[in-house]
Amino acid sequence: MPASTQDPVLSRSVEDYLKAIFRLSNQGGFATTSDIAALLTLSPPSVSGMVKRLSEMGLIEHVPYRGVQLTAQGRRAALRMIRRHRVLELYLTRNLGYDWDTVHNEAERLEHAVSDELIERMAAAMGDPHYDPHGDPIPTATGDIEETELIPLAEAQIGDALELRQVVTQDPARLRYFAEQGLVPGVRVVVTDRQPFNGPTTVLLNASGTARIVGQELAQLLSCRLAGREG
Amino acid sequence: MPASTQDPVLSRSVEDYLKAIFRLSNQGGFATTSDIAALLTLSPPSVSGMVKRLSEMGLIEHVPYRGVQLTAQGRRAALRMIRRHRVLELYLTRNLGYDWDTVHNEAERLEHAVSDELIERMAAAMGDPHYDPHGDPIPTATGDIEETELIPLAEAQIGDALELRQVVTQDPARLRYFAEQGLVPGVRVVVTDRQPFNGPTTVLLNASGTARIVGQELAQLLSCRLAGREG
DNA sequence: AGCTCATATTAGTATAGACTAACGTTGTGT
DNA sequence: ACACAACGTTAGTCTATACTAATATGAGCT
Repeated sequence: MPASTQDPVLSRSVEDYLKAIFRLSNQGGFATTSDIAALLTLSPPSVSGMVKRLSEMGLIEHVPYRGVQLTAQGRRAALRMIRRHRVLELYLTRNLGYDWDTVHNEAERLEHAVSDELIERMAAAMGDPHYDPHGDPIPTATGDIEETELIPLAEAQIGDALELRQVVTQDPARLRYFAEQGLVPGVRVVVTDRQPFNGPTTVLLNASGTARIVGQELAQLLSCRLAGREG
Repeated sequence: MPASTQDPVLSRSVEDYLKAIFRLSNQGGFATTSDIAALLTLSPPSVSGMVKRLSEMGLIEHVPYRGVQLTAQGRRAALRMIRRHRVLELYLTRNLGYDWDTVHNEAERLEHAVSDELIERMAAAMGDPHYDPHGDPIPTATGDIEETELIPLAEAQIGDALELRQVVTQDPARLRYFAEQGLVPGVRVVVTDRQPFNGPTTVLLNASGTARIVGQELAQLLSCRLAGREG
């Protein structure tokens, strides 16, 4: 890759905006000003200002009063940050004794400071892993990311055989609770019961054969791959 | 330690200024505006401006037209940065395959982003080491730093038995050369010759018994502990 | 269709930290 | 003792990024 193709160095703020926009417009839609503001805890006018700059830099497309979407260049930059974040989370967890509920903040700061070289060294030292501690896929160095069809446990049906893939929260208390319950990425379960009116879901852990009752709120946070459906 | 005693969070720039001032006023003197400017590659007026802010923050004492010195608080902050830098250099060298000539820049960026917790985890993982890859002493978490009487190889006398302790440069080319020559911290040598008029110094490596001829410029960069003097 | 409210944008301001140009200070050499 | 070079500081400006207050837009309800 010639040096002239190199993306410019971006500021911390810009990197954070791009990550936020990626998350918010993931399903192909627009990220709105107020959603970005809420995610980054900034005022909407601050976001409007930055949106203007990002769009002048060619990192996003802005449709006034509608929202923004990443350009190819913006998406590349966002995926680079996500790779950094997830590689860091995994490295800190595996090699420096961090728990999956405390590692997020550390990675959040480091992702802006590490060099690409360090990230690649860390990834190589771990055998180029594909998932972070929360089960989120790690984008490749070339900017590709795995997209899997996942369903929240809360929407699975009784009889479904599932592999738990992602835990979609950064809240330390919830993460600790999931860990205690053995509800971590990679675990296989079968849905044995669901109470009506957004009631709890009961699953059987394949490994131990023990049952877990998961309330509606938490069951929304557990993204699963459907491995088999009864009937 | 009560939370009220906690030092405030400092900006990247402030941290860099404090490190620079520490280095320049190490022997108890003043750091001058232009020395700071040269070290950080900034203009002297920028330094004057920051000096004002740092002194209002209580981090330095400023004597106009003389220079600045760190206060106890400023010194604490500077030593914290130096600890971070050196722990990072050693960790990256030992655990992620960095060479001692490339590790400086990476540590320079990371030192502003890592948490105290991460530094202590890294230090613990390495068995709380006392020296970085260049032989520089690592300050303790409580802000103490070892001060040893060292002499440059260029000032040693013929017959002196020396332990090479520090390599005082960050220049990758020089560092690589020293490594090739086996002139790294911990090595023991005896001075066997010195040519006049700032000529080269010849040393015998104790381990291998081989000789090395070191020019005046490089001999200035090798700080040694005097282990024995002949006669 | 029109009104209203949520949301977005513009206008104007603040702060940190950098710069250049202009002005002070100091110490050294004659 | 004084002049001047070298160094330090002040004055004024710029950029990135945030803010609040004021204004514009558009979508849904009647």
